[in-house]
Amino acid sequence: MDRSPIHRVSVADQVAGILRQRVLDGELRPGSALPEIPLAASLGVSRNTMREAVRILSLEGLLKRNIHRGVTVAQLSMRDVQEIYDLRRMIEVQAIRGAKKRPPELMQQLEAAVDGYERTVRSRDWSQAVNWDLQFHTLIIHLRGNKRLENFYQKVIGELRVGMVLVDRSHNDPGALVPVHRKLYQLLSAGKLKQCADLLLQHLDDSEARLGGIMAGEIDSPARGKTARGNHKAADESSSRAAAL
Amino acid sequence: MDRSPIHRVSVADQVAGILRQRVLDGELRPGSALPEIPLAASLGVSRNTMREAVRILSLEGLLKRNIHRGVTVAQLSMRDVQEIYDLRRMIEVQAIRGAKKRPPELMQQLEAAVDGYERTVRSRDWSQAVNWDLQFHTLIIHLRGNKRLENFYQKVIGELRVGMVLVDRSHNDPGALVPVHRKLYQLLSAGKLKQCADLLLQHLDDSEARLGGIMAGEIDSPARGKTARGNHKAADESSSRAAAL
DNA sequence: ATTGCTCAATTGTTCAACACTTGACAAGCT
DNA sequence: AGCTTGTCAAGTGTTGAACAATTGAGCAAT
Repeated sequence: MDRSPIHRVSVADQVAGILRQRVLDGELRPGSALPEIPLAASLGVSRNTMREAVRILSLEGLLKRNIHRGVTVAQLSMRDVQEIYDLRRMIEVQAIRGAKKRPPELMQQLEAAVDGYERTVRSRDWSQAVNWDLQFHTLIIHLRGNKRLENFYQKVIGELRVGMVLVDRSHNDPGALVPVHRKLYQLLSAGKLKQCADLLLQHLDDSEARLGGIMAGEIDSPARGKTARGNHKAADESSSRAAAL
Repeated sequence: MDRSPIHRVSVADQVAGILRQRVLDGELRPGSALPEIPLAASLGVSRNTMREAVRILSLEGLLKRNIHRGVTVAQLSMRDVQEIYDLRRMIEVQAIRGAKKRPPELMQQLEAAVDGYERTVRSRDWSQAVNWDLQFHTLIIHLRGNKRLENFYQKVIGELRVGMVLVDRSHNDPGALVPVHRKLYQLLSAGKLKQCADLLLQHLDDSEARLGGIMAGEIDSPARGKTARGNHKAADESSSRAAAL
């Protein structure tokens, strides 16, 4: 089934990867339960293997484990969002400020991320646009060249993404952020680190404020014109996962 | 020392805690193997539970998992040390710089950490001195009030500690660092954040340089022969675990 | 010396069983 | 009714045993 170079990956890790994808894609909504027996059966693995996979994701912060009560997809509180943006400000801004060396290859990827972001926004592919958005910010972290920091950042971004699955794209305007990204790239490329860091800080504050507002309003009000509020089973359409982070 | 209201902790977590303690205490040396069957037997738990515990620690970075080859205690390279100190600089200095609010209770604990450090150094209890040292730095992180950051920092410090188990106390002079800690506390307490941050930066550079030197010199230690396994000579000379980090 | 093989040891994975919690529902009480 | 108590099903926590897959090392053959 798997055509990797060498299969040297344990099944548990693969299962964790599948679940991670589902959670990040919003297929599994925050708060929804993951019963291990049916899940294991549906993926064709044993219960122990599923438990290992769940353990991985819960340590990553994507799932929350309640002893004897099962696991659920993590749910972010407003406080969590604040914490995460506090971290993003600290990590990203520091990465910019310390970017005395800017490897050409990395800068190329950054530009590609900006282009990709603009392209997908234009074609209204919001889901992919979010990916490019996050890719841009992730590449900024790479400037520091610290693998542990990159892992941590990925984890934090993952948490943020899980919590934001419920955001409806009609609430915000990802397109407005394209110029910001491009400006960030230009400033960085020109070595104007201070200005770049300042703009980034502002950008993050802006994002946090917007998301905070959305969360406060979205608490339990589909007040907007939800076409048909009828049976919303799981894993519905992709209309509800595109916020600019 | 953690007597929670109710013991509601899974066995796997407890086992992970025991192993973590052993690794951090240097009872299990970097590079040493942890065969799961004997380990599980020695702690009186099943193999599956032991696997869960090992999974936890390997995700924390304390153990390294080689597929089909077992797990070993993580071993730090020089590059790893550089990464870790890069992170410490970034995290600790930022915590100081942003410490506009300094809760009295926290400052009290910081002072206690300095005092404890001095006291244990005086009584040549090097192992405990390292604990106070790390406690001091950990409390600095608390200034930021970000739980995710605290967890990450703990993890990083844990890694550092594992790698430094082999350092012999004769190589350095923990006592010399007492005044530095006290000065840091005083500057912080007086709100002289900039000076405090600068001193901290210098302190960390100093620590890294010293540890780097030790590692470089310690590399060609008498390479012991093959694996005389089945016999864990645990908890041997405690003289080899006291470096000021 | 190199190659190929066997073989023991260890890990990866599965399965089945049991103990323990939890939540819900029904029975019994004031 | 309102409340407690008992029972029960469902799900998780843990165990123990089994088998498959992989590795490393010793040994035979070239």
